[in-house]
Amino acid sequence: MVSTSTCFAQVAVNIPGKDVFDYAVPRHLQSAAVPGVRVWIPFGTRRIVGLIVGVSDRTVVSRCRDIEAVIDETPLLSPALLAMTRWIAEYYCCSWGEAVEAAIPAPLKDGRTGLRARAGPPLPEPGNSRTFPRAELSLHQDDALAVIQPCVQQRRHAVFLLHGITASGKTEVYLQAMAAALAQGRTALMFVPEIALTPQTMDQFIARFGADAVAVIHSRLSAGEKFTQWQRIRSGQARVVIGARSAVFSPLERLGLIVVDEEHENTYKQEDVPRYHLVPAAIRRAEEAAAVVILGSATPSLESMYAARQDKITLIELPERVDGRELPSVQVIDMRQQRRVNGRPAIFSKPLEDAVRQCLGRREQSMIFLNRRGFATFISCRACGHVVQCAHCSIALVYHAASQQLRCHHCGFVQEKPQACPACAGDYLIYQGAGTEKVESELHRLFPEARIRRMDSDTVRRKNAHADVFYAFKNHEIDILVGTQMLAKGFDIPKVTVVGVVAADVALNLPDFRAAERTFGLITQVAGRAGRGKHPGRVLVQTYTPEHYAIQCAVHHDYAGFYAQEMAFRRQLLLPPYAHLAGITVRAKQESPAADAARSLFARAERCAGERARLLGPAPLPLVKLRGWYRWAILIKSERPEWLSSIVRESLAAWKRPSTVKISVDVDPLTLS
DNA sequence: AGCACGCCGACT
DNA sequence: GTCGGCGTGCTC
Repeated sequence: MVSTSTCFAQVAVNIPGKDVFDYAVPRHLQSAAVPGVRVWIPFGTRRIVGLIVGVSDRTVVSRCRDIEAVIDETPLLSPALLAMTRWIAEYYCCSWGEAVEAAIPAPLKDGRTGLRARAGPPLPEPGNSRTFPRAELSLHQDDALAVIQPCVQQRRHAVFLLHGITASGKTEVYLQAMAAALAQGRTALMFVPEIALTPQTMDQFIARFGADAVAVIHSRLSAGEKFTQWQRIRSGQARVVIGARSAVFSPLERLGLIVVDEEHENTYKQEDVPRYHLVPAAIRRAEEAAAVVILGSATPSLESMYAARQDKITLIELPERVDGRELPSVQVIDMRQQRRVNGRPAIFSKPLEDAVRQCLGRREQSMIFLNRRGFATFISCRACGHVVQCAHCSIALVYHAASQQLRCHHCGFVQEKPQACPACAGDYLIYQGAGTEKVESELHRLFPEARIRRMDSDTVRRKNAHADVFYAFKNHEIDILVGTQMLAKGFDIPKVTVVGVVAADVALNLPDFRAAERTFGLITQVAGRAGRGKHPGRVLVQTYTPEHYAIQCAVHHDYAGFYAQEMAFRRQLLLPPYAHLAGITVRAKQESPAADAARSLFARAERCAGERARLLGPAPLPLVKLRGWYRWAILIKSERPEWLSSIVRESLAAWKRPSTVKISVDVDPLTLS
């Protein structure tokens, strides 16, 4: 077809590899075809939806096809959000289209042209500002706001790291900083690691700003709910957005403040493409809008604290709990010294059992943590030692007593409980390694009169299950709550005076350079659940490695000590935050093609890197087989993060990928597995 | 990522 | 003979 148009559009398409494709814009679409709108385009033999990211009067492509139709009346993505998706694509090594895909509101995906948004009423001008009530402030909270609020008021971009111990009143600082932004006629964005897990956060924000002003964005909303929230934001009605990671793309105008609560949390890194981290993305968005960023945590990530020590961001400390409450006393229990039952260590040490019993006697509540679901974490044969493994992954299956099934926690594979050893047909199978189900049954045995509930991802599948358990616990309809780390987030319950950590070293023994950081954070977070009311809290941490600095520093509430020791370790191995990493994973259905491809790509990448980076590997990942794929990894380390993506791109461009092999890239990975 | 094209085994 | 398995390569 001969095009009569003189105008071309660059269209981002959700395919890996290539960034944008040029299309001719027919004359009748020229006024509608602006950056940020979706379009129907012919693509090969298909007809797909793309997003216009730029327009031009020229192209280098010899035979452009025509855009067929423009879907949106107004751009879905503002120029600022488009720029952010481009930055994500470049930094995190994906195509622009893949980054755009993440930014388009889910209910508008796939060209559902029936859904259209109209521009809403304008935001109130600064003069119309409301004032909000101000839960009086501690001296430290006052100091924090004295630094933050002027920046908000003067619309001056700044990034603050709010390092506040648990129950130090970080949320009140967020609320008042937000009130200052709203008073300027500006809007605010608040991130929580998993909003569905924090019913309290919503309550607090709605109580302060009113239900009309607050919108929520998270993955458990239905498509209709998401669309309603998105429209409320876009129309300007909702001026405070509370959301999970993806809310970084929400269409707020006049952004004045971004808060990232629990900034150290892993959930802020997206696991699949585009593999972006919220914190750098949020900072980028704030820079562009001249907004203020508050990164809040009781256990800041080493990256953020290092940035603060380098004076790249401003550190603010809240070193005391509000109302003069004490931090809970933490006791380490060396499980090597504890009683054994039938030759195996007991799940509960005597001190933990006693503490829970006394707590019940005082009509107070306790929380018991174990970061492993299921009943038994592996099953082995007493005769031959065989461990029952997943058919698709190189890992042991976990026995779940409720369903009487063996399950793989990585791929979801399920099989019935075997009657005999699959290897030698021996009929004596030993169920080993306790999970939350086992802990729950042990609690029932020890405290038959107590009201006990378990909360982990197995029991909170149902939509409101998490909130139901939360409020039941808050109303003291439950005496002992046992569960995984999901209990560590957002539980602020005054009657909780005893917290037990069943096995503190579970996370510590993972083959991962962040294992110590995670363990320190988890113990600190979990311990912070105790003693938030009038009565002092008591925390008992069971471990086989009581001398480890991650545990010792957590027990002594010593963030600075942990930071110093962990940073020494990172410096020695040139690991983040001293260097940036990019991981390339090579996977194949058979192991040798994966290994061979990893070796040849490694050689290529080494030549590309030159002096710019150091390479590690190639090596099989600790869980070498996952979901039926064998996985080998290459790690690139560089002090200059911008070099990583160029090295990766150059290496992949200059390398012939065998067809049976798949490649994925993770820049600034949180784990190496 | 789709989707079509293309070249080798078990069926009407 | 051909239906269909998944390897290979392209999409402005």
